[in-house]
Amino acid sequence: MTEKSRPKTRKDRIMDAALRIFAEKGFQNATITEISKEAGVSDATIYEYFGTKEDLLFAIPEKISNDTFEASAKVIPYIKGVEGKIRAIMLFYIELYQSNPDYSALVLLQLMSNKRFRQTPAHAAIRRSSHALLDCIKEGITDGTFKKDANPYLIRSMLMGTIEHLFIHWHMQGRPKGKTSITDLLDPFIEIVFDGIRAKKEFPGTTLYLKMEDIKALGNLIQKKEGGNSSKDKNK
Amino acid sequence: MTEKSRPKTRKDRIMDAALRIFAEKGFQNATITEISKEAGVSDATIYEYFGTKEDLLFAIPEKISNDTFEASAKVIPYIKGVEGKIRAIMLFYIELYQSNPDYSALVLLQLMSNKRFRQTPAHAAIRRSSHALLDCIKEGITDGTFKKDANPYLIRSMLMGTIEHLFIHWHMQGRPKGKTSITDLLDPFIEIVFDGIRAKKEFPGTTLYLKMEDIKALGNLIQKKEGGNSSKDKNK
DNA sequence: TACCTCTTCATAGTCACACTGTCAAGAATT
DNA sequence: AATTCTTGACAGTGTGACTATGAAGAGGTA
Repeated sequence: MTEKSRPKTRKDRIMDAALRIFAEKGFQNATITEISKEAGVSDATIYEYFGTKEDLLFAIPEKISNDTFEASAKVIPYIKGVEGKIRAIMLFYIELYQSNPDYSALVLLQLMSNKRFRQTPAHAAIRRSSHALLDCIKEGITDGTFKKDANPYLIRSMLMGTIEHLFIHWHMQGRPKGKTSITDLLDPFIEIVFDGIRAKKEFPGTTLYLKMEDIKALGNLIQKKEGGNSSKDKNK
Repeated sequence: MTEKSRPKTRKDRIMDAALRIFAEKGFQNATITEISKEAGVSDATIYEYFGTKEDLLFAIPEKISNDTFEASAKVIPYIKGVEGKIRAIMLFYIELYQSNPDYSALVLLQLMSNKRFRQTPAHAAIRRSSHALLDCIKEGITDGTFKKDANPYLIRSMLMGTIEHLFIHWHMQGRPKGKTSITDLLDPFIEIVFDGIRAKKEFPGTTLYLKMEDIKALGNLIQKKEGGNSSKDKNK
């Protein structure tokens, strides 16, 4: 994050080419020769950077997963109220999926079901995000925002499963009719979930309508504040 | 369905073996030789029944998908009220996933993301089920059970996405703690969704607590009634 | 310029596995 | 006994992941 837009190394070019080709044709139907041609290097060069074709596949989502997790981990503690936090995490997810459709298709369709992928650093980042969401939900149950008997695992699956299902379907068979983006559905979606699990029905949720722009602005603010300080303490 | 438990043909044995091995090692890591050994036939015999290794993979879910769709299509029209219908469809899904974990893992993790699979009869059956659910939701919006401004695609993704997410997670990393089955989560889950989209809040849903046993009993009842009649007219 | 060393890449392989062709052995039919 | 039909063993072929080798270029020392 410190060095912005450094020149693309050969390694970067290979990963960019691989992402494009894997997303288009699927891992199995893509050949190394194809990728090496697209990247402008030879087959053997790829094997200097990546041990196997699968290692190349696994390397692709690592940076973007880590960056997203770090960005969200930096901002979330500054948001008050679990509803706001949960909403912010969902916004990060959606933003990630919408602005990197190739990455998302790769991760959701080809990597999540791969046993070996589950032992890579990229998957660890994804797990941390998922765990952060679960923690927020549990916090909401503890602090009385949500019903005492709500099942946090179920809630998490509702939140993530729905978004993933929407994304996968839209990715594979086009979005239905007049809809423009998943973001448009977020408000009614979250409202249904929160309505169903809120302890006090009349409570509207103070930060419910936080938008991605707000979160980005918050991120910049935090960045600046830390730039002035010694860069290590940011615990709440 | 007429001939019950006919002796296993070689073709059946090959598909059984393939299901086991594909589910265990994944499509790519399974070899034809392995499957032929498990099925007690030679490699070439497999190619007498299936054009390619992928054709074999696609053939596996066909029967079970069709059977499930037909069973649900037969029962649903007899259930009054969209909430009961939707609940029944969800019960069929869950029943399908829980009693055929190998099939489900194969379909959810390896087939749904395959472009060519989307042109097979098995996928057509899956699409019909999904469409039937969507129709129920739309009916609920039209007849005033659900809010006028509810988005039927969102609701469908909530219903199916959540269940699939739960199943995939439990399949891959074990179910959390004291939970026994997805069925246990169905009541609170459906309650949250319906609570969030019902037009009249006090309306409890007459058939809300229908169980899988009830549906099976209903199926048998219909079976018998039809057995007495000419077997071709059952339009509502 | 001549000589050495080190990095980077292209060529020409090897190997595993999906898939095919051939033919013999057995079962069923006549 | 003669004939088709079905099945499987075996020996291929072709593709594509992966590797071993050596050439081309960059940098250093006389």
